[in-house]
Amino acid sequence: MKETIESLLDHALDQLIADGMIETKPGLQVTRTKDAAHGDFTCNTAMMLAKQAGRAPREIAQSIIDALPDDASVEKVEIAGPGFINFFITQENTLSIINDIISGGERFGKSNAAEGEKVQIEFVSANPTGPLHVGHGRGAAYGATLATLMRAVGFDVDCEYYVNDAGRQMNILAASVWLRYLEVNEVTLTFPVNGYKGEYIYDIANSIKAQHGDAFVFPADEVFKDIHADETDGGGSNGGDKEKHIDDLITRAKHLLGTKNYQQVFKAGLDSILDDIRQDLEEFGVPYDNWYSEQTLADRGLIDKAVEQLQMAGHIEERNGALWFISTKFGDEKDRVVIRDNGQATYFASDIAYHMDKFARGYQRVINIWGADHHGYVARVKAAIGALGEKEDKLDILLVQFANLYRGGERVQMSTRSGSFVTLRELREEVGTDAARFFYVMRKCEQHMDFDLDLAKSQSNDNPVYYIQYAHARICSVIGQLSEKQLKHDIENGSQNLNLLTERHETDIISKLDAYADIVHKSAFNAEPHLLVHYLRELATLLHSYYNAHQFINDDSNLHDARFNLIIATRQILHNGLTLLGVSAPEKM
RNA sequence: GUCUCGAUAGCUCAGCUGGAUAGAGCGGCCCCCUCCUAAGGGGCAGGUCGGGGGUUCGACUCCCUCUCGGGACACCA
Repeated sequence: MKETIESLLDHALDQLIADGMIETKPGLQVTRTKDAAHGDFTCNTAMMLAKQAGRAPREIAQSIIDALPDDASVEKVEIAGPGFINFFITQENTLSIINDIISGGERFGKSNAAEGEKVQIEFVSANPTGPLHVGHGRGAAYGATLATLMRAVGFDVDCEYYVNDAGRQMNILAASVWLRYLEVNEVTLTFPVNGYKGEYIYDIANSIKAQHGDAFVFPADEVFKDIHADETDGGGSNGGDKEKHIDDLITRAKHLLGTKNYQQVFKAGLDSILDDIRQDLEEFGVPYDNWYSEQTLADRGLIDKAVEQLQMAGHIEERNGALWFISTKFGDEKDRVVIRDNGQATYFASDIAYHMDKFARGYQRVINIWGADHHGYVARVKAAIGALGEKEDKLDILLVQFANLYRGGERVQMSTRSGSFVTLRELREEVGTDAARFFYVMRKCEQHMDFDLDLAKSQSNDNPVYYIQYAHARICSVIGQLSEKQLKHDIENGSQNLNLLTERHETDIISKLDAYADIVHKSAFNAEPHLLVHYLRELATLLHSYYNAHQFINDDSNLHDARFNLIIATRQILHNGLTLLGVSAPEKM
């Protein structure tokens, strides 16, 4: 309908140009009105033209209206306020949305607006050093919802998890597992400050013991001989360096265990945690198309290749024995090391290789969803993309702000290493997947979010997701009443009598239903799932209000059938919308 | 210090590329189940949209500036 009005206006403006009244057309802004007294759609073009035409806005508005072609769906057009042109749509045309929704079913609201553009969304990608915590949950929910929304408007979306299975953190994990394994085998030791301390490390250690017995056991004095002191050693401020301490332990582990056995421990840790993460995400309704291993980048020589490619393009310089990418040429604030003086590639180098490979795989658009703490990383990655000859705007980096957790009014501190955190799994088990998914996407992603655990965990009606689900269940219940009371609903007769839906509650719902497809489109293209959340909340409010004000089951069979058509359409939209959010639409509550 | 996100009702937040009297939820107060699920509905109270400039017919929205918060600024991963 909006398109129709835009095209009518476009014709009218062409006419005004032909008449010499104006010279250029401004961008058309046709919007849905907030107030029914202003009609169904409004346009501010006359006011925007006032200056160039040198005439009063209302006068221009009249000229535009005079030039508008006739259209059967437009009931009347009015000038209002300072010069708004308000369009009133015929009732027949407005009501057709109900039939459209019923016949469209689950497909209603979907489109092919994006024409199958190939997109990759990479999200979560947490280091596999421990279970996902509630902070990761936001990225997971947001990424999965965005993927679903984008698919709904015709993008060809792949979801990817980048597995950081190489590097120092993973070695720290391996060392942590090994040390816990020693403890499990009755070796007494002081666990390093910098090690991973979560309970799950013991689980992994125990499974290694079950499989390999004491094959990897060494006495404590052999393990800790000549190792740098840990931070807490020596007491007080005379402690050692916790970084050197853990690095020494890693070296010692590799030495004592030998490459093969060390790899076994390493792999046991990685596999166990990665399996856990996979399962966790799957249960959260967050499916991935691809799990991309960082290690394979090095194995396939892609890191060297990326550095080489930058070198050939003249973007690499050697300084103090290290290789630097001159990222300042591409808008970064300082240059970045890609190969350290010890010959090791930096994490950034593998990131460059990774992004190079993303484009090599044919994605027309790449979306990275990162935690806000990676903000400083955006400029350098974009610089690398530019240096490799790709268009920087093909890469969108969306920063998801942290969710601050509150429990009993107190801010909860999270740390993977100290082991004191709330896992995503715990959250899911306590509040349910529906509430968790919904909560996470309620706010736009760049907004800080206060996640009140007590509130989310409470099964009370404070949880907004129930409100929307309840609207859906209520409609289902009413429909269930039909068979219980031996009543019928004739859809065909209902659609003949939609003009009986004249109550304010009814017209409000109808115009809200009419806005659904727009909301889906906007949510997807702007990457703002919260728009859909708010929409569904508003629709549910209208439904509940309608329910309290009017009886759907009615003695007047024409009105009865028409009302059932309306609530069936409403149920369909609630169902479709909740599904896009990854939230269930229960028939009973 | 630089970059970045934010500041809207007591609290948590919407406000669509500037548009007509700024909206929800929670909390507070008052009403509504002999009636399709009260996990609901109706009403009242509550706002200098952080401060100050500017652009515009018109600013919560755009620009500048200041104040106050979150976060980021490694040859770490």
